[in-house]
Amino acid sequence: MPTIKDVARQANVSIATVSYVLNNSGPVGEATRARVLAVVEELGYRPSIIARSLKGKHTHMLGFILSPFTRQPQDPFFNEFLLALADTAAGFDYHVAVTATADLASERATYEDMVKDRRVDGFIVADTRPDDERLAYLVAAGFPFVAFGRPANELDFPHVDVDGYTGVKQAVQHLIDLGHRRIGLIELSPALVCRAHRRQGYEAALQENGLPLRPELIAVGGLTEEDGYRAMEGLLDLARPPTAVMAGNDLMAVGAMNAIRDRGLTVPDDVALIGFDDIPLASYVRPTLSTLRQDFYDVGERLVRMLMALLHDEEIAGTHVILEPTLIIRESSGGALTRD
Amino acid sequence: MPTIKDVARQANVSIATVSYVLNNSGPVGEATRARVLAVVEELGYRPSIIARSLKGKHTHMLGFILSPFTRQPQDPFFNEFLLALADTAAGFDYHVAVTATADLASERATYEDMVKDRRVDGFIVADTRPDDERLAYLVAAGFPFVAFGRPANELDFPHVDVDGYTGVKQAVQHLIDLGHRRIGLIELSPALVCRAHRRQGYEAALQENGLPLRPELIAVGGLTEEDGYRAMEGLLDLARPPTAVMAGNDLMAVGAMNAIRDRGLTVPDDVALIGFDDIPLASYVRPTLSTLRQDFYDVGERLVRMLMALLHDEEIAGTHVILEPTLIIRESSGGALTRD
DNA sequence: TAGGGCTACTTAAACGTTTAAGTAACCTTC
DNA sequence: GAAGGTTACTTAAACGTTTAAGTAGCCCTA
Repeated sequence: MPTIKDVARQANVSIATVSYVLNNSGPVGEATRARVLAVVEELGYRPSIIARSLKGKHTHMLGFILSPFTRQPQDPFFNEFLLALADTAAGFDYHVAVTATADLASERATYEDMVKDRRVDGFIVADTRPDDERLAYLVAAGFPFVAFGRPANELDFPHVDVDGYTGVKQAVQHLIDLGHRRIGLIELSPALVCRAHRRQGYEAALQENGLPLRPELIAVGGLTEEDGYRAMEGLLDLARPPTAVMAGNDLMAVGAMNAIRDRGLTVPDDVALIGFDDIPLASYVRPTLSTLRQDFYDVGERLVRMLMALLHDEEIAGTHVILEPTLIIRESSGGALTRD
Repeated sequence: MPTIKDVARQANVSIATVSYVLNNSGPVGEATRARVLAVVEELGYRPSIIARSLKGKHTHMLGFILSPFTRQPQDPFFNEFLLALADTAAGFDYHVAVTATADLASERATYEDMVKDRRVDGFIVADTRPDDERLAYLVAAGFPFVAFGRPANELDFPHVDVDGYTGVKQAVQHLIDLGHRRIGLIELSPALVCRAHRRQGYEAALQENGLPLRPELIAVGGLTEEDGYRAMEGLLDLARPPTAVMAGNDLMAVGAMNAIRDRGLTVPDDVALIGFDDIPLASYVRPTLSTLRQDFYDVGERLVRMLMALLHDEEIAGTHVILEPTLIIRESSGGALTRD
């Protein structure tokens, strides 16, 4: 591998001149510039990013740490999102370093390691949580990062989030418009900030339509298909089960769908169902799943652009971006009429 | 951020001594060692991996490049595999740099960039292909890498693969044992080396049971649910459609399942179905999908260990590892009896 | 024609490590 | 009691860049 010295020698200039040519950072005569460029081409010279990093204090790496939540292998969120990160970062000549953490306890330490080792220039953090140690640490350390999800407390940082409140409200309104009066909710894990917004959307829709809030119709869920299955079983065990259910995400909606079917009931005739995310599975499953689409790719792309602006001290056009999900009506919500 | 100089000054030794203490690479007295360690602790000093890389010529980074195949966002392979890479690498104090390539044409260039920029110490390459340009380049460049998938030609490199031949043969045998005589095959994309092995397994099972190979029962598939849907429609259009179908992967099997259902037929009564991969979806779908389980996590872990050995010039225990998939019998293959 | 202000360079220090080579002190050993 | 060996260090070069500071030549201006 040729170094800048090889280029300098062959072009009969100093290494400084080569550097100036390559970075357009100093006055260089036309003839010299051409000669240097020719030698660079001839030798196939590439500056070492490592040496460059040592001087420049940046690594051209972005960090993404898989949390025990994000690491749910069956959660396809991660697929599209990571793809967006890698794609967008590549456009800025950045790369994404992915790390995994085994458990919640070691998570904060992993961030600290990456920061102290200066392995990355900034982080993308997914799934903000109430009392989020990672976020608290990064803010305290003054380390650049952007997040998918809003802060839960007084912390402030650039983020992109999807509006779960409006989304769920709209979906529940749709169910009400179809005639449903007993509408259940399978909640997301309480460890996620977005759970609260979705819950509020559910409550708002009921209230605006003068429907009572029945606590027994709200099931603690989680994240996975199994969580949804279990939660739905609980709802079906009620003396008067709901005729429609809003699930915290698609995976749980599919779990709920299986629970309903395994009881000999059908979707949407006995219970209508709406999910959240629009993962590919939503359209593979039969009946196809009505859901709220979150564009994970879009979120990832925006986050990287935001982080790039942050790192290069550029003006950021909006550091608190809220995207609207879109309601996708498929078969599982049905066209049922007045009930209750 | 304190540097080695700060530690040296505070401990009243030279920077070399500090380095020797930290790397256990030189003779240091007990008292001095203790004093240095104390200062390191006190200052919270961490060696800069960048400076270390500049000297040592390695980055402690492993590269994983998403190809246009791997980047199919609906392909959940990538989830678990990447998780395994990140997890295992972390255990060796390595990180995984993920990059995306937009199209096949720029793919080789992306590898070349990473190599020439010395961004990573080695690669993990997924989904080997016939006439694989990436592999040809890496072999020619003498750059360390391991692959998920076997070579298609005379190239030789360390790899882990799942035995598609034995797997498919076993699955087709299972269908034959259930009484099926007209068994279809929906093939994987021809751009994948593993397609050929699976095809051979299919043919071997038929031959061993004295069944004729009917070319019309072999459908060109692809990778996605849509590919499977279309291929199955073609098979159902035949004058005498198959009573059972082996699909190249689970995603296509689900597509086939939907095509069957959309014709008013049922799985497994009209057509029995077996997939390949055992993605989470396989057990969410109804009827649940019989399939061949590939343990992507295991593959990823083995690959990283192999690559670590390669990078550290250690003895590698087997560079050509073939793992057996396990046949998972669920509902979609049914218990049908003699047919045809 | 001396001085100032360009332009087009070069020199050398710096970034934070590792490590080969050097050195001083002490301990053996014959 | 001098040669040789060990131990515990230090010095300084090197890795491949960037960049502040220096310099030499030239043109312009008064």
